[in-house]
Amino acid sequence: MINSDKRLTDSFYSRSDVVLIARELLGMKIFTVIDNVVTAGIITETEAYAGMNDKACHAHLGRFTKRTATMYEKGGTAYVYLCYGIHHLFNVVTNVEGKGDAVLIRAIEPVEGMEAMQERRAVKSAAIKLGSGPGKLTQALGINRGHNGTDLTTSEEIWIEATDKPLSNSRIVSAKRIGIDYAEEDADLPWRFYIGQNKSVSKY
DNA sequence: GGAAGGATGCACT
DNA sequence: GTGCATCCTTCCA
Repeated sequence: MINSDKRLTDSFYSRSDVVLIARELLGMKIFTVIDNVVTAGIITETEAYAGMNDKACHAHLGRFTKRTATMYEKGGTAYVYLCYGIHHLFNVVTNVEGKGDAVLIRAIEPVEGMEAMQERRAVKSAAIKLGSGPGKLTQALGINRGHNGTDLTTSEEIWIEATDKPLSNSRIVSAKRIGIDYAEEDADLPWRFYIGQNKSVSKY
């Protein structure tokens, strides 16, 4: 296992406050090892989805389908799903089994394996921002639907490490979530968090 | 077997 | 800043 002493464990993911976890994930490093290539990025933007009490959440009102089943796993499980038939979105399940809470990773700042990321992105225009968007970061990191259900506390392919340099609260900005207008009043909850003045956040 | 939807990204003006 | 293509998965009949 790589750098296991810094890897986040059950005691981090299993807490009940998904909003707090979303906030704390900012500044931490997400690692992937895909095809023996190590890539890593600092998490710069997250959103909290609070299970069944949250209209924006796939699991709200206890909706349980094949697609959302992973959200009900225990904290620390990866929930990867396909949006618009094209984009993979990467979530971290939080809380205990059966709750349906999750944190969406919306953006990262690449720190390792830049070449590999660039290759994977292979976008025609000058896409310097490799991870500034939920669909982009999964592609850059090589995450795909096959990683759905991965246990981030034990996997050798994907995991998250605590950061050396904790962020000061003043750099953390909270805002409304994105792209969930259908969620009515819950769309206004300030459950999106990002690192202020960081260029690797999504376009907003 | 068919229809609908979907937590976006990109190209273009 | 704005408009729209997009296409696979999921759900239901």
